[in-house]
Amino acid sequence: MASSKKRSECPISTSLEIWGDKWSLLIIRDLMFKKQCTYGDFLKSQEKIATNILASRLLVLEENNIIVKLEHPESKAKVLYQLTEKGIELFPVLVEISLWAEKYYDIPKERESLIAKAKNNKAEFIAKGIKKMKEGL
Amino acid sequence: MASSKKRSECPISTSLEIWGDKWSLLIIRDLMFKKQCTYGDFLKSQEKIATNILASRLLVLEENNIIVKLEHPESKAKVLYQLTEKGIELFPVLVEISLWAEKYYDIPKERESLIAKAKNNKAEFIAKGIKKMKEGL
DNA sequence: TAAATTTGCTTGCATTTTGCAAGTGCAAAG
DNA sequence: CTTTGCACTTGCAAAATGCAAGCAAATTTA
Repeated sequence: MASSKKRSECPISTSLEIWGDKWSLLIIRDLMFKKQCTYGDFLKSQEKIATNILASRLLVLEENNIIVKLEHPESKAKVLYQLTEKGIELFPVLVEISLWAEKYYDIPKERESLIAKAKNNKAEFIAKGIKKMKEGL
Repeated sequence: MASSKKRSECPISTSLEIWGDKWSLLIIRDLMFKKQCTYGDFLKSQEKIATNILASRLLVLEENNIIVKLEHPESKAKVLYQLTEKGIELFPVLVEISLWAEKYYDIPKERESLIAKAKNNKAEFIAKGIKKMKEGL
């Protein structure tokens, strides 16, 4: 369950060892779009992550200080997951991935305007996005 | 061996289905640093990818037009792998990953000056990097 | 207040992917 | 014409994934 020794000191390798799989960045994506999510919210996402995988990924992200668990204001039965600053700082990575995908694949119409904004002034789009997310901390 | 149906239309999900694993971006990283690599070159990388995994990842990257195989000018026994334009366009993603990692982890000294350049003027660093790589196409 | 439901997981198990070691076939060098 | 190098492939054990069911605590409903 604990992370084993690093493959190398390469920053890309280090990063991939934490969130380099098919699911982690989707969890982070959900948190960027929705700010706060319950366990059930993640399960509702289109990609249909299996519940045990979700639990294991949330644990790894939490262990690596990318997300935190907060108590839900309305109910003790619910849990809120939120990005930390370290998680928020992954925003530029997700933006670049989106822009790459937009060049080579079809993008859902609902996402187009956002991508257009990001393309139009990338630096500002990223700075504003991060700023807004950090206000919620 | 062929890719199954997409989980969703989300550009991030689409991207992760191609190269969202612990190895693919390291292959792409090697090609960005070294422009061209033989099969053996990849195996020599610090992270020690298993040879069967390497073969399977190279195939997926090739099928998705991110890399191409070229014949080696000196020998038919060797193969050269090279990034396509689509692969080169992943450079911004790798830069952002590196910059994120640099904020939260120790970076090898040899990589520091490059990261410093990227931080200093990100847009220019990326543009120049892409331009240079595209000259080799 | 007892029963039913919701929520956040855990467990068991079959399938798939990974990792390691050894092997294979073709090309080139000795 | 035999040995070495290179690009993979194969076999198998171990780990990760995916699916369905289960479960305890909290909350809602009756």
